[in-house]
Amino acid sequence: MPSITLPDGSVRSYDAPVSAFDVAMSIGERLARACVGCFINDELSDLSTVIDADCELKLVTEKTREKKDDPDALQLLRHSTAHVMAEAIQRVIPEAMLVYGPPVDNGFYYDIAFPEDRPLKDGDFEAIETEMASIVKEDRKFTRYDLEYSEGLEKVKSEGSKYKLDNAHAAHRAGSMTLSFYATGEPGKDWEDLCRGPHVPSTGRIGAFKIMSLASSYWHGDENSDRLTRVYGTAFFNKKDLNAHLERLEEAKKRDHRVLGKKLKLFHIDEAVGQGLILWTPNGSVLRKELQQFIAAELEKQGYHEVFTPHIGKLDLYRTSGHFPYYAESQFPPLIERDHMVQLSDEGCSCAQLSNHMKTGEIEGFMLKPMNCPHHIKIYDSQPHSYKDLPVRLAEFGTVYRWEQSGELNGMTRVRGFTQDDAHLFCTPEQVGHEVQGCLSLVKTIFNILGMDDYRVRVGLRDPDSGKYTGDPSNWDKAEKACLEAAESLGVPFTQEPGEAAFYGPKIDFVVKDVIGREWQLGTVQVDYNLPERFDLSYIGADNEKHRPVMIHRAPFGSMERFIGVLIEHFAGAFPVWLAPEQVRVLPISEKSNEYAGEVLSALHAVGIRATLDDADTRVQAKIKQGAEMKLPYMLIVGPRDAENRAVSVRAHGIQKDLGAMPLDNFVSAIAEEYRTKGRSSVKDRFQLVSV
RNA sequence: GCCGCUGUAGCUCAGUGGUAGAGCACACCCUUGGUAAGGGUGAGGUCGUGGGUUCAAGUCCCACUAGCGGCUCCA
Repeated sequence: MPSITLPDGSVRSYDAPVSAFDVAMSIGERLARACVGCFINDELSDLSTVIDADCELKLVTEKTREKKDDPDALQLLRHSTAHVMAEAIQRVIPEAMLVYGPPVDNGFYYDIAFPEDRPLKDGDFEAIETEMASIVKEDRKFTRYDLEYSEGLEKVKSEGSKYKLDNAHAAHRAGSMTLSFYATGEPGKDWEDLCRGPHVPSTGRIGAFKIMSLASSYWHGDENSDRLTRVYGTAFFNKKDLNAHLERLEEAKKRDHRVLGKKLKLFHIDEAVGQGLILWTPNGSVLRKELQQFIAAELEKQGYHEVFTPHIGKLDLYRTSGHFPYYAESQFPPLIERDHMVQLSDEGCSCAQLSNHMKTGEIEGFMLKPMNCPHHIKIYDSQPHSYKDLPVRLAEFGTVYRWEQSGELNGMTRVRGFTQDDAHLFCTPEQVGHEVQGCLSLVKTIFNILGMDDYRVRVGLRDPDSGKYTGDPSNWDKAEKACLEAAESLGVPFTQEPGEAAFYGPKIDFVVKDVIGREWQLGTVQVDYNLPERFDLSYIGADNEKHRPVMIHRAPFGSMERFIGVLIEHFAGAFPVWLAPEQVRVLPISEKSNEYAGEVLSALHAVGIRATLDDADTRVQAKIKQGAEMKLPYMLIVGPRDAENRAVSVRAHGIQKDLGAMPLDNFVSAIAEEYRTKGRSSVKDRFQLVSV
């Protein structure tokens, strides 16, 4: 006789075991029909689950009471759709072996092993979707049944899929004494799958679905294991929601920094130059220069000294730092001295021998620098330091080169040559906490100015079970404590992630999402006890003894390339005035107004505004459209009326209507102010007050 | 690096074995205009590269190269 507690605290008692659906029916038929699943004691379950003991029950309906999408309901729906898709795929390609098909953000996927002679092609989508539609139309019930483990295992074995057998073993290892199966319809008659569930009540609940794309994956995520085909799809309760989702994807595509980079002429990647190597066009260069000037000014305030170092360094430098040969895979191959090269070639040295010689140090050469630290360390070490000098803060917009895997390259966000807004701080152990805090506040300042508040902070700590870390455990304790305290003082949520530390020290990373939901690490602050050791760095303490300084690596933007890539998407290409490559465009209505337009342009140039003149022989409507497409902050329409009043008619980005006319001098001073204050005052504000 | 998809004019794309196309951008002409595309004419292509099949290849096959979506990786 179960007593069931509902979310509102009310308790319902039943004489006999009841299903969650029965409970819903006893509350109301309409509710029951809207239900797709339930939580029984906080565990997401089938609506058909029979309840025979006291519990808390929360029903899951298609939409929440506020008519919003219910994430739990969508998860049930999508997992169920994954089953329907798998059945449809096996109808089309019967030899397809299913592996694993979970719901994910925005949809679901199913990893499937296809026979080599019959891979899945995107041309198959239509046929599969047709099969899916018919399964949905049949409105078959998802029917669960549980078998005792050994019995279930026999059943899975008899089906002959090593993948499903593996899933069964995994379930057992996780402590499950039974195996659950779901039939899409009637067990023994209809299609079924080993599955933990839960599912929506029946296939008819799937209102709208679409197979999105094919990708590949590895079994167990192991690149040496079987290659699987991952079929991505999505599903919603109705067509309208699906269409809205597809439209959102289209919108996101328009914000993609690779698309906008081309349209707004911000950067170019050229096959002839090389993969992952960014060519900054004039527009993009303006953007980058503004950011660099901004950050350089902030650094000066914080007592940093700017330095410049070359793009290459001797191999031996990186042997000392430990970066070579341990990270040889992710570096550009070394440059070997000419005479050496000739000699080796005459000796008939093989590539493997050459590589060994370089590792052992028998051959000297240079490396494109994969990071700036060794160079900065050598600057620190070029003279003796007193504890009174510390901290020493060396900053450089340093360009580094890393051999990223070709498949990982992505627009500006994953490249092979990039410029870090790098700095290295050398300080006493006591100063670590304070310095880390200074770094974090700098990052926060920058993010605030740019209005980037949608990021997360990750504190990477040691994995207590791993021995890969170097350095004194007591120093680690201190550094981790300092990082956590610093993160706390930031006043934004952060996560602690054991095992995410670098081998030489803990770190704090800033992670932001791009328009399609991928996360990118931007700024980073890392505490390092290792390199000072390796390079035998020291300072003289108050006790007149040598002491080991601690190093802090920090790059608040991460790299100019990745940061600007993310920034393009953040602003959707509509940059604030201080960053906009073209801040103002002057649009004369006809040739008759060209002369006055020229005056306006000169007035803007005189105060350092990046302004251009569109004196093309087209109508002003066309000029406005073009300017709007370039997402210009301001367009000034000037015609005879404006010339007469020495005014400009203002159009601001994001405001459909024109703002009307404003005296030229007022506009000039207002936009100069908007530029200078990085948007804290704007033409738009001023416009309300002063107009003609 | 691996799997799949894609590569045609500056850009976005159509063209599936038989003379290379459209829109936008560009040039010239007409138009001199008041808030998201005025009209006309023209120029622009070794169809990513290299091989192969074929009487004939942008189209089919192979290799390479680059981009995209994932996987793996990211000091």
